[in-house]
Amino acid sequence: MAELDKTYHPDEVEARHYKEWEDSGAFAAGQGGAGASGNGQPYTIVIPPPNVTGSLHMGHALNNTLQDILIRYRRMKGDEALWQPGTDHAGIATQMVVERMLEAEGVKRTDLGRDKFIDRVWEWKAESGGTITQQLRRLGASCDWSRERFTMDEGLSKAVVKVFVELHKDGLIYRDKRLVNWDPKLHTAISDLEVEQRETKGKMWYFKYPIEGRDDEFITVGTTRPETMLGDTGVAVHPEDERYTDLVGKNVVLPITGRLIPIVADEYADPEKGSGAVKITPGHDFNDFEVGKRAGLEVINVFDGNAHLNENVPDKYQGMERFAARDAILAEMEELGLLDRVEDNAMTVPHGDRSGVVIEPWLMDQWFVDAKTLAQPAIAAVEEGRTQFVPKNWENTYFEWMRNIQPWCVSRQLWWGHQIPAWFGPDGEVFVEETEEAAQAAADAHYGKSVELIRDPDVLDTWFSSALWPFSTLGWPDQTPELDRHYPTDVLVTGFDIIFFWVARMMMMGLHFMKKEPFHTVYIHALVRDEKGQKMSKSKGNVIDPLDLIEKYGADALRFTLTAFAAQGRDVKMSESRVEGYRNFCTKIWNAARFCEMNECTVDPEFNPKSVNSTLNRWIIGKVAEAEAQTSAALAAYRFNDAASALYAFTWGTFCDWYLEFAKPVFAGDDAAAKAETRATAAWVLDQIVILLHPIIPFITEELWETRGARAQPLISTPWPEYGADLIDADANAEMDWVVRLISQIRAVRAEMNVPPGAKIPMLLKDADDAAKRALAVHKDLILRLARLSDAGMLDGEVPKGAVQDVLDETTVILPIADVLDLGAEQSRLEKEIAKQDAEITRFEKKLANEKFVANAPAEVVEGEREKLGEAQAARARLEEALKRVSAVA
RNA sequence: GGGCGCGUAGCUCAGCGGGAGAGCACUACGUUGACAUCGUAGGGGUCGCUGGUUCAAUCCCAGCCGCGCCCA
Repeated sequence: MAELDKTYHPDEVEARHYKEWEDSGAFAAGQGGAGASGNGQPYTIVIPPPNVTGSLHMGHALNNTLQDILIRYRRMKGDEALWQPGTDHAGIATQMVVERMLEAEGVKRTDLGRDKFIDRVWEWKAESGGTITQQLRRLGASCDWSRERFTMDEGLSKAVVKVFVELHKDGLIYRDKRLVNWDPKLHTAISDLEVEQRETKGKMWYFKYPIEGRDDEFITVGTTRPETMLGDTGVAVHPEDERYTDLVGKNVVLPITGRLIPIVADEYADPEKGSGAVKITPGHDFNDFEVGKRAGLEVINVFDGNAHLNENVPDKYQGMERFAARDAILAEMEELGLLDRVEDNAMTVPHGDRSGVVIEPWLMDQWFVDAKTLAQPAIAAVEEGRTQFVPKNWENTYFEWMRNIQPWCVSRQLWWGHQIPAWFGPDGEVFVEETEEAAQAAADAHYGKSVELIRDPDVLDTWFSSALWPFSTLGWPDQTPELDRHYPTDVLVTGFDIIFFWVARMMMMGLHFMKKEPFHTVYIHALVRDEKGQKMSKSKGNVIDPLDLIEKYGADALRFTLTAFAAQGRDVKMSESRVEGYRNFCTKIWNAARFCEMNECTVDPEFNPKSVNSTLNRWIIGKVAEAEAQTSAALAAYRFNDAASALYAFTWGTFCDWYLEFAKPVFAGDDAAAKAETRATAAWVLDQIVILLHPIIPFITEELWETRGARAQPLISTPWPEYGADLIDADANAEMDWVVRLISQIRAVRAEMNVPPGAKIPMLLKDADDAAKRALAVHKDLILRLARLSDAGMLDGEVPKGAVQDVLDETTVILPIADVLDLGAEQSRLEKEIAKQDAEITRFEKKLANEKFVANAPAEVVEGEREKLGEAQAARARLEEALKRVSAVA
């Protein structure tokens, strides 16, 4: 046993213990932990897989700390705890990273070709893809790394292909020509969820479109996107808008192009807005597309993949970039005298969440998942409570989105990802099969001869594969023992921003393929913001790096801070001063352990908490049981902050501040039996503190566990204690509570009356009842020391003149310090206390005088008020007597 | 526009029908050998505003004011 340093140094300790845990197999489900016997119930959490390109940010730190607390707790409880880790392949992000690397070498992706490019991505992954999993280790995450998965793994890829083919055969995946969100920078379609609507101050331009056959007559249309006018195929007005009734059915001559396009009636046109007439560009606007469909308008595509104008526009505009085209068209319209006016206009503009460029709605063939059908059982699962959100109000968000769900565009025009298992015949017929051979066979059968097939070059949305995560990571489509044992999983821990991306899609896929919800609970935690409540972002420069905090204060301090902040339904405002505060908490525990070490409080494996004799020791043992009950109740309810504060209050406020102080006079005394029992008890309690805190702060607790005694197993694998309610001793609680209150009161009075801290003064109790007499007798040493008294006893006879007096329950506490007492000050102090009691008495009396209160309130509440009134009156009477005695002298 | 949430001590936040709490900060005192990354004591709050329900409202309901987020 090495002697403990004066302060705790996290850096070396953390690295050492993490390595020991991981190397020993302590994280492995069914092998490590108290559940190693194999008798435990399975308890399973799948990690929300971070991007393989990612690095640990505060959100990850919170998310994974909470998961780790649950897993470590359940592991100690004896469950077969599996925390399934891994990363996702982050299609767009990863492709961008590798393209940037190539760019530095002066190479383009297309120069390399698809296969070589993908090789380079794998090379990159091998070198740099482990960043975040290493960082999770720094945090202390006890994931079963032996089971780490990656969405592009062979097994998971097999699952993806199978899911795609099956959904296609069921008609739940289909190819369709629809408007999609096109990212003109990344050259791929993206899903609705990957589009960010950004508030922008834009303009509304009003164009005058000449009416066919009517000289000098125009209809004025508003537009925020003049560059799309070359693709206009209609003008819409509201059917009940009388201003335009006679124009419906007529044509306008579209300026610049000279195309004739109809004026149609459609409720989409808002008579209140602008001129009430809108231009319709079905090829480049989601709403216009619907209008065009209703009115049978032509769809003209005027952009290419770069959002430059294409061959469908007049020559001089061809090849022009969209915003340059906007300026050019505005200039020409003005020249033509057809620009009516311009207004400022607040609007939301869709941007790609990865590229940051304006998204272009673009008509094209893509693969879609029939999300609406898949959503139905997923909605029912939550409605019927088979999966529950914590906090519950997030269910509304889930329902809202699921009930209005749109077809999910899953194809991406990228190279990095799961290539879609679809092959096209010469006439465009598509064959969707798990292998090329199967597709070829199907095609040959279809055509009656062997034809050449071309595979769809597109890949699937990354979220398509992560939707399968709760079962694909366990081996599906193979029927593995793990799948059998760990699916459905228990809880998904995630942030609300990911409800749509993850939770919803995992619910849909899990229910469809496994016929069971992937988890019974979805715990939604808060977002981590900076101390001003701003969302952390690189552009704002307010990002706090969790690894910096770990370096500076230790992983435990960061974890405890995040846990203490993780109240349900509120965001986490991260502040370094709080981390510092909880680092101090770690130091406090450390020093408590040093104190125990110095006083030979050695761990006794035979110690039985039920067999202790002294009130002091029975009291603290009961307090341990109370702390455990609070902690377990809090964790069962996912009230992480309650668990943290219960343990903080017990460790610092009860064990360190009181019990160890009480132990000092025992250790200094000469009662050998009491000394031995208190030593053993202190060691036992410290052990319990270390055990109970381990899920939240694993490193320092493991270190204290191992350095303080020879152990059967490391703390991570030590069973969580079950104390039994009989350890809580009401009599011991009452007695020690009295001692604590007596000492606190004496300290307060001393401070108020300016008794020098170093001065030892005598104390006498007047009118003490039997319990008080006994408590004073038993705990005299403790009281003398902590209240800094020279002596303590019972008063027979008269109260000495010039004494400070105070009231504790039935008893009057007397401090005879005539020589230093300022009688005037004592008088006014007592008067203040009497006034305080008077206020209380008035309140209780008023309440009890209210007949309706007495009649309607529960009996125990009324009785409680009566008792409180009695106590206040008794205290007041004693204070009054005390005041009289002082006044008689003064 | 629809939805969710928040306004409690200087700051960050718990509590959420029956005597206003914690941490930090602040003030005073303190080298009582675990700890100054500490100890003891203390000051500080019409619990956003206005109504309502109730014997009783910081807590429930309605409206208003301010702030945040999500979705259109």
